[in-house]
Amino acid sequence: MVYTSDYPIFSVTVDVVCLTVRDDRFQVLLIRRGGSPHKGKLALPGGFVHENEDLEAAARRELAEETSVRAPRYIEQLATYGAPRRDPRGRTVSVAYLAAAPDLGEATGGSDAADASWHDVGEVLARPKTLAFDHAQILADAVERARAKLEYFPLAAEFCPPEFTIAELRHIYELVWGTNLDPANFHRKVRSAKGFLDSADGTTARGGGRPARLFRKGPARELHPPLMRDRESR
Amino acid sequence: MVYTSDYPIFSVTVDVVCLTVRDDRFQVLLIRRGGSPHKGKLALPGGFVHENEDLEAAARRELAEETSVRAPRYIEQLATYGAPRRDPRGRTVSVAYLAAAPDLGEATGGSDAADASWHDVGEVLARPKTLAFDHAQILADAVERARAKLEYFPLAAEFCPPEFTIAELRHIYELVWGTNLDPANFHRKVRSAKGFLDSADGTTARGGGRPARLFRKGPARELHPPLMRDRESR
DNA sequence: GCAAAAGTGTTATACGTACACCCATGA
DNA sequence: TCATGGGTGTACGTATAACACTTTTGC
Repeated sequence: MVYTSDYPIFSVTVDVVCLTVRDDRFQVLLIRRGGSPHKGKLALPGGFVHENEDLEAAARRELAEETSVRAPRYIEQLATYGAPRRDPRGRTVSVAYLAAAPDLGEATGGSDAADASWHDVGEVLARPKTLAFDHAQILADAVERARAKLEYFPLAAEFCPPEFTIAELRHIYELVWGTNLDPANFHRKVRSAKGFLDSADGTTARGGGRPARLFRKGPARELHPPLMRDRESR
Repeated sequence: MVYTSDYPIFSVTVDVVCLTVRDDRFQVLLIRRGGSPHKGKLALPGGFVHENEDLEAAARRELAEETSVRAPRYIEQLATYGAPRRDPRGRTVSVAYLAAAPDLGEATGGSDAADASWHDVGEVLARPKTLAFDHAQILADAVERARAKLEYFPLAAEFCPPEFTIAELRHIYELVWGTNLDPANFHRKVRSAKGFLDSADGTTARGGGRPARLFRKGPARELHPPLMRDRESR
């Protein structure tokens, strides 16, 4: 590996924006930094990529090591952040991942005793200075990606338990988009999007009223027709 | 910069998928590799990121150095490729960019005498082994991104000269998507998408028939309503 | 005039929205 | 039987697709 010394040396890290819907709130998993720089600040879970380790594998490993989230249902590459001074310790390029998980209950730190916990996305975005490095920008990009992807990709089901009702799915959309949706029309839309939902047997009555049918995530990789956000209100 | 030696050392490169529509064909800008590895194979223009250089700046610089394309109209980050063995020389992570340019005529090599030329996208995708490294995968991802982005983002105008007719714009869609579109309905759709097109004065008659009005790219950052591909035919 | 391409009109159908209404349960 | 939420029906307005038709040029 002679040639690497002929070129600038980089460290490569991964950071994971792990989103969930918990307790009627759209939340993100953050750790409290124990070391310098930005000691004591909140940050996205993440860390250095190992030699011979794939980028996505590194993202999953770091998430598991630093938090109690062992296997998010969904993870995708978001973008790469490499501004020259983004890390005061040296030239570091970070590959950010977006993960979505169902409600996993209270978070605990991982094996390296990091302090991990869920935070309301809206509150963190409103106070970007509370996050270390450029993590507020990464979080903002991730949230926008998630909001957009709900429209044309069956991402909402990744926030739900394995079996869920259409009302629970609608709740995901409402919380992530910050809007209210007509239950009747939402019902028809998701059921007409081929492959979005598979019927599961049985019903459930969480919270009174007529029991709702249960569904599982279907095989579709995109939603036709898409469920569009209102553009008027933006 | 003591700490970088505590962690695996990476090289970081950028690769640029520069797409255009030229001579009634959807094409990509490739260089012929002059050195090892993959000597003589075709590859995406790209190279190592310099110290203190932003990633997008590096992409623009490498494109300009290796080809005659000095300033693509549009460039965006596509994705990052970092499989452990993607470069036999050592651990390298490549941040890929997607660029779109209007017809720039024949390509010539850049200052470092690389051999740059335009190639039909379909032909290159059909022979993925002709490309070095994992560049066939990067190209495939870029083409899919471009096709998808035509639907909801005013990307097609980036492939046109500063002033263009609606038929020329439609031709971009037809070549990139590989479909035929109804000229009448396309006309109304793009004109009704607020901010997609600004009227320019004057008309042109390239190729007989009634002269067409000229337009410039408008300020819109997204298309409402989107122009959707046919999902039936896929 | 004729061919060719630009651009407009027209109509049937599909789709989205709003909201009324019925259904199935627990209390 | 009432409250609650699940789920369906329906009507109306808007968007889309197909294609006929008019406009404006070159030859």
